[in-house]
Amino acid sequence: MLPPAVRMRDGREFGTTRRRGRRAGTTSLVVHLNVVDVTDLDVPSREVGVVTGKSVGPAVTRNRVKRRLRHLVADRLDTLPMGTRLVVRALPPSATRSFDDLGRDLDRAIDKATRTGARA
RNA sequence: CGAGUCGGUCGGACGGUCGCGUGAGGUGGUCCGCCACCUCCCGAGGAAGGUCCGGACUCCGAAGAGCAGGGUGGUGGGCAACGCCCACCCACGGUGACGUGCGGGACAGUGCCACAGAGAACAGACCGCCAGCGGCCCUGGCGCCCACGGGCGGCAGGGUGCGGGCAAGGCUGAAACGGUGGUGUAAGAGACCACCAGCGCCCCGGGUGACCGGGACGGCUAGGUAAACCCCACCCGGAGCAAGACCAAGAGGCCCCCGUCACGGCGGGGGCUGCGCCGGUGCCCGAGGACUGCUCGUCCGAGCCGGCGGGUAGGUCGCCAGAGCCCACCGGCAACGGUGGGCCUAGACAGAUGGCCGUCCGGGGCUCGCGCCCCGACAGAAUCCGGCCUACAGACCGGCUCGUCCG
RNA sequence: GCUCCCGUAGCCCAACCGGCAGAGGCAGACGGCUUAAACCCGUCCCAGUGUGGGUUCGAACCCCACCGGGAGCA
Repeated sequence: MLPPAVRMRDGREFGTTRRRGRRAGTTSLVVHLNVVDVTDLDVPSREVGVVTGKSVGPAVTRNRVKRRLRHLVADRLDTLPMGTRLVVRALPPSATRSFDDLGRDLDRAIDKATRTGARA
């Protein structure tokens, strides 16, 4: 699971990341990636949040998807630069995706968001 | 053995590895609020679900009275309480075990009962049945008269008319004011009689009671609907953990204390309250408000109403040991209660309880087989309990009933 | 946590207090008008009232339980 320090727990942080961040997605999920200037922060940090809406399914399904996504993001934390603000939003097809498929989707989405961000 | 019925239990197991949450202990750091790391304990359900009831708890005024409103509805018991549970009664269904039932009251009153039908709620009279009366018509036979064409009289039958008697039979309908047989009569009718069904009332016996069994008498018959209004009995104050309590901050307002002063103020401290602007209205003749709809009664009372704008991520507690769970014995048909012993069992707040792998278990598919592959029901705590209802792969245990065969 | 509303034809929506099992419009099909079409006119087609059960002689309507959709309050 995600260690407590990198959990995004502030509603406003979710809002700014989803508004300002680079967006990229697959059929099963969408990521919003925003890298803030490290010098603006008291302590260099990364924050990650996961959003699983009601369209994904009932509570059991939502929880399973959310837990899988948090595990997947935790494994990739080291590849993200300091100052990263990442929101992963699950879409309905994620309910039937396997763990490995979700991992590939996440990699592709993060990769796309990073490349468009670098170009801009 | 087959078919069925009722009740109960479980609802994947074990291990490895990487993680997360609460708590305990330890080490280190610290701005003393806490943070990081290590070890250990514990970490979703029988429905956690729907939110249909009942409570605990908290605040609202101490939790008032009457009305209104809502709920429940056989009897007795259980329970903190209930619309829940148990036992029994009654009705219906089933060969049976058993199941189902909002199961009080229709002589307190009101409403409704379409269509059809003669008639639908103090019954009614269409067809029909019956005798009587009056005239006319038709038919039959009898008597008399005759000019032989017929005419008159009275009788019987039929038709028609009038005022009556009757309600058996017919038809309609979900339902038509008892059923069958007989006596009786002009025809008939509970008008009367026997039996049956049903109603009321009384007596005896049984039961705490709903009610059951038996007997006597009466009047001869009473429609249905209250999940229509209603009546009766009993119960219900409202809101809900975003309840609510404490701590910190808070522009402005009010009050108190101290200092100073040119007596207008200014500065500091403390307490209560809690955003600003505009308009209307009220302030000893009282606006408005509380007791949650109304009235009474009681109380508060200097603000109240409308519009516009602004603000709305603080922390801690509440927050988990409880009408708790398990075992034994005793009482009780049972629900349940009592006594003794043992156990500690989630408390998050962008919200932990997980990801991956292996072995086994169960199910399915392929295969002669070894084996291989796939799948693991319904579903995720949010203040906490007791129920109800709904969803659910499969496995296990027990009671009972019916049928067949064997002994 | 709590409160309320809705569900009728492919779509929008009636049915008054329970009474022939259901009105109308759009859409669709056919015919007429037209050179052809639109408009217009006529005819037809389309429902068993979200699901299951109950009360009643009789239910879209009343009662109960579910299913689905929506709104509001703290």
